[in-house]
Amino acid sequence: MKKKLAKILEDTLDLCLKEGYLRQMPLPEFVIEIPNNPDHGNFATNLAMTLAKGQKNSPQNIAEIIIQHLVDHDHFILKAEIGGAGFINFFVATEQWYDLLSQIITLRDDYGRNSLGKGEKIMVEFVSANPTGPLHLGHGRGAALGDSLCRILDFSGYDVSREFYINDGGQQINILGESIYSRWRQISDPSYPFPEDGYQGDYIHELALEIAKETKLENLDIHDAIDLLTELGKDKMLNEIKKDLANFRVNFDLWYKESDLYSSGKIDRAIKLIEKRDLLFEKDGALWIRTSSFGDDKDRVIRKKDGEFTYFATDVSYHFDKWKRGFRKVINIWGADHHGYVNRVKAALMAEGIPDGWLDVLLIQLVKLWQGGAEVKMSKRSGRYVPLRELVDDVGVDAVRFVFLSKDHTSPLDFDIDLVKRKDSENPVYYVQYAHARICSIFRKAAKENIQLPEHPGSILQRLVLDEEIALIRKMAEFPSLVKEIACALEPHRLTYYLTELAGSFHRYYNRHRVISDDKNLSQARLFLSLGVKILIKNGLSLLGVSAPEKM
RNA sequence: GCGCCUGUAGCUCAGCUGGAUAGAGCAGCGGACUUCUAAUCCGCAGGUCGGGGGUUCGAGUCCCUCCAGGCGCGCCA
Repeated sequence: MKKKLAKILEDTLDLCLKEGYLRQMPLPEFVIEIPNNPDHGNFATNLAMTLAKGQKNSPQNIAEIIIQHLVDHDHFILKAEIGGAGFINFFVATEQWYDLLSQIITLRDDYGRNSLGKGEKIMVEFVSANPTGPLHLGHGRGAALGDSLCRILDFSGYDVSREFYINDGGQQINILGESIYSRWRQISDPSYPFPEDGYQGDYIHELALEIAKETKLENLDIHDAIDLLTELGKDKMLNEIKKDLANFRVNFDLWYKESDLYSSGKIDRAIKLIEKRDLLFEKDGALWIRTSSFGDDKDRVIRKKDGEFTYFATDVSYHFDKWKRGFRKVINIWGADHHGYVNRVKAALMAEGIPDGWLDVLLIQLVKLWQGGAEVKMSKRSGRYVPLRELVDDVGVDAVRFVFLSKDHTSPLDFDIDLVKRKDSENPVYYVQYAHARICSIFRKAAKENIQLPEHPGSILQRLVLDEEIALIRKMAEFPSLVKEIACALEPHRLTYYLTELAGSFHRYYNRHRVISDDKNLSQARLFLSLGVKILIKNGLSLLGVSAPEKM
């Protein structure tokens, strides 16, 4: 609908310039927005204000001229008024709202779908947790954000890939093996030493017990035992992670192993390319990449004195591989503690000749945990943290996802376990889901009373005359442009607020008016209205990966 | 010391990328179920948008500066 209005305004400007109602000037940018205050119409534009300077005339006079010459062949606009500061407020003809509701009912699950992405290949890499321990809440926040983003990008016409990068090499993995080994030895000898930087969590002990049951460790010498435990532990941890994510409704298209980068020679290839571009140098026996030429604070080591590649080297070649695979855009979701790393990876990619802006890194801020009114300090070292699985088992996938997604990822999230564990109105997800369940209940009642709906609403909708009814349709009309904005800005949290508002409007309406009454046509009209809300809530929740229950 | 993020109602957070009188939920107080689901609704109260400058028709939003909190500044991964 915004588009229609934009067209009308453009045509009007053309006319005014051609006929000399306005002086010639470069056309300024203007916006069409949906005012908060219903008195200000369905749409408003700042057009007259932006023209004022160039026209050497007051916004009010210009607005007057525009309103008088509106090019509106379809009678889209019911009325146009001049607002306080020079805004032009438009009231849309009621028929337009009925048409929109009909459209929603025809399109169903596809209402709001758009072609912003034009089928471009885009990748979102997220979670990418080390297979050295179970997923915790921070991973959960990343999983919810990444997955929801993928759903929205897919809905917006992108060809989306979800990818999980497995850090299955390096020191941390060896420590995992050593930790398990030590716990296994401690079964028979409690005084056996535990590695200083070993993983403390109980799961290590459980892994040791499990593996000991399946495998004869006694026959192996210490090195072989640790090697074996490293392999088995890593695989088992990864399986746990996969299980947790599937349970959280997150499924990846590709699980990419760091170790494959070595075996496939991709690291060498990526480094050669940088060398060709003359951006490598040796110093102190190590190999460096000149990232400082591309906005990094300093140059970075890519191969250590001992001949081993750094983690940075594998990451650079991994991203180079993403580029080679033809993704037009890549989004990474990282914990905020990695922010120091962003610039150097971007710089290295530019050193590979990849354009600036190809990689977008979203940093998720910390999840702070509260329980019993006090902060629960988390640390990997002490093994004290709340596993994602525990929370999901307690309150369900829907509530956890919704809470994670209801805040902008740039702000730290305070997560009160007591609060979210309560399965009452405290939890905003129920508010939205309840609206959906309520509407389903209305339809059950309608079926019982044998009220049937024609396939297309047609003129029945003209029975919707209440302000609240039109306001509900207006709210539904916002959805498509909201989806686009979210896809551009990568901000799914806005959807949770939209859904809460929509549900709220419906709850209020429901409490004040009966959908089903003796008046058959009115009942049908209101059932169509409710159907529209139901479609919107279901579509919106599915973009968040949250279910829309028929009963609660 | 340098860099990134944050600071909005008692608490947790929105604020549509610069627009009109800054909004929700929770907590507090007072109301609404013989009705399609009360996990709901209605009303009251609650604010120097961290402080100070600047940019312009117009700033919670952009710039500068200061203050406070979080995170990061490895030839670790």
